[in-house]
Amino acid sequence: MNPSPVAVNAADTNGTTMSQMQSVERQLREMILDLEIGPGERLTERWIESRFGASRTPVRAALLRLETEGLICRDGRGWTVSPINLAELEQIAVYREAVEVAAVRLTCALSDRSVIDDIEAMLDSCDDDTPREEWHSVGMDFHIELARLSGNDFLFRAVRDAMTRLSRARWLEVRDEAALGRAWTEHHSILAAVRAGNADEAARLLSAHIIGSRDRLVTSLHNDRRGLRARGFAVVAA
Amino acid sequence: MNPSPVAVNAADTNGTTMSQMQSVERQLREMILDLEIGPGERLTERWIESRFGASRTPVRAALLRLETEGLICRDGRGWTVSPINLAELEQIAVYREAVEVAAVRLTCALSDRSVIDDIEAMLDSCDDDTPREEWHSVGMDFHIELARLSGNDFLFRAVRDAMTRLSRARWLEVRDEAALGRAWTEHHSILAAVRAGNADEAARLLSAHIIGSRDRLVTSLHNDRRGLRARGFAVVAA
DNA sequence: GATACCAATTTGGGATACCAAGCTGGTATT
DNA sequence: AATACCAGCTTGGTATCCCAAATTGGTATC
Repeated sequence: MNPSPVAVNAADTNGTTMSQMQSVERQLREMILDLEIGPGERLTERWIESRFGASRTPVRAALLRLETEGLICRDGRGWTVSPINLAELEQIAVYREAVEVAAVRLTCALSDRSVIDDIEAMLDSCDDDTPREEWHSVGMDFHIELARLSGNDFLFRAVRDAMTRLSRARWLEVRDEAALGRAWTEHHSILAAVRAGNADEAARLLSAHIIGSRDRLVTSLHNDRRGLRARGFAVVAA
Repeated sequence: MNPSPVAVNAADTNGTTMSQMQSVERQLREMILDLEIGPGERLTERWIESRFGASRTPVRAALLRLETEGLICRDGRGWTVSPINLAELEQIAVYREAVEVAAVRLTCALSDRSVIDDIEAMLDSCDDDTPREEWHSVGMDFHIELARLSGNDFLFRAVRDAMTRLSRARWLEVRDEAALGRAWTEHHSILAAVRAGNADEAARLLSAHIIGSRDRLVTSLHNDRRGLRARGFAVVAA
């Protein structure tokens, strides 16, 4: 499969070298998150092998990693891209609420609030000309970066992993332009409260934002689950 | 290494069969949690291979899993049993507080409280004759089972994983008999509040318990870190 | 005695060969 | 026509082999 005796180091878009293991993991994750491989589709190790030109060792490492991220799951003897699970989405929102609120309270207690400017700039980089995919990704990063400011690695990773699990479902919802704008406004409100050091207000707004987003997301996916299934996406009811 | 053409299924203490992958993972995790391999010790894949009579494929799968659990970490090109990290212990406590309080609030809202009896029975199975290791393990399981009752899988797994990360440090503290009894009392108080459906009280008690435990643990390990290092355990300062 | 350098060994990353279990398609029997 | 059954193929699990890089230990040089 790799006739050259010289090890081939895969390269990402920035040109930095990485091991095959990391390369396969990253590429496969991207395909799953971008819905190039639909929820519910079967995966075989051999297919991934030939698709990415790697042997089974890095492929299996990538599969094990992605399994712990919840993006794929064992299906008897094989592998399946995790279905969109409405019950899971509801539970994740509760989990997010717990960890994000804890994180934002820590962040409000910080003395140095200049770092908040970076997040605000990120939000403001979106305007009417910005493609929706960008709005989507910035909306995710807002939550992740806000959690990072807490300084607590466990809260940060919890938020990041939760957003990873949510991102496919949110991607399906990108059609709703009004929801994107609404989230943008709420993000700004939350940030204002954080900047003011008002932890209770920030917590209240963030909590309402997360639960509100969940309700809209679950309703939207519930109503559209026929259409999603027609596109070949496995959707598990709540 | 395995001369028989018949696949050898490893068996746990209950006699249930499992793959080599699961077997190696379980046995290695147990050795690490029981401090049979000390924090900071180097691990080589070849050593694990010969130690458990498995080949490298299941060994590498186990290592990847244990890495995501935080029990081992990459050390340049090799593997190391994660050191006891005081800063990490402090952060985990904050994380635990967030998720456990959220979980116990959900549990308080449950209509069926009979399941609480099972947890109470677990606590009461410890008496003066019970070995300290058992107290230690019951104390961990209390938090895990309480989180399970919430019905939220993400909160549950978060608590379980946090307790796994904490368990080696808590094990070092088992010497302190007073702390074990104190925890037992506090666990009972929390359970009483849950049984009464008093979410605010349960949350308050649980929060105080977690933070109090953290402070005692960190103080204890900080004072004893010389002794721990003398025993060959890597301890990273806060 | 300290240091720079080189060879041998070790080690993790990757590739491949093999196996058993399970699935698939077809066939034979009723 | 329906069903039981079997051969062959697919696939994940495991073992083993190879390689490049890094570590190590010793040696020669200053």
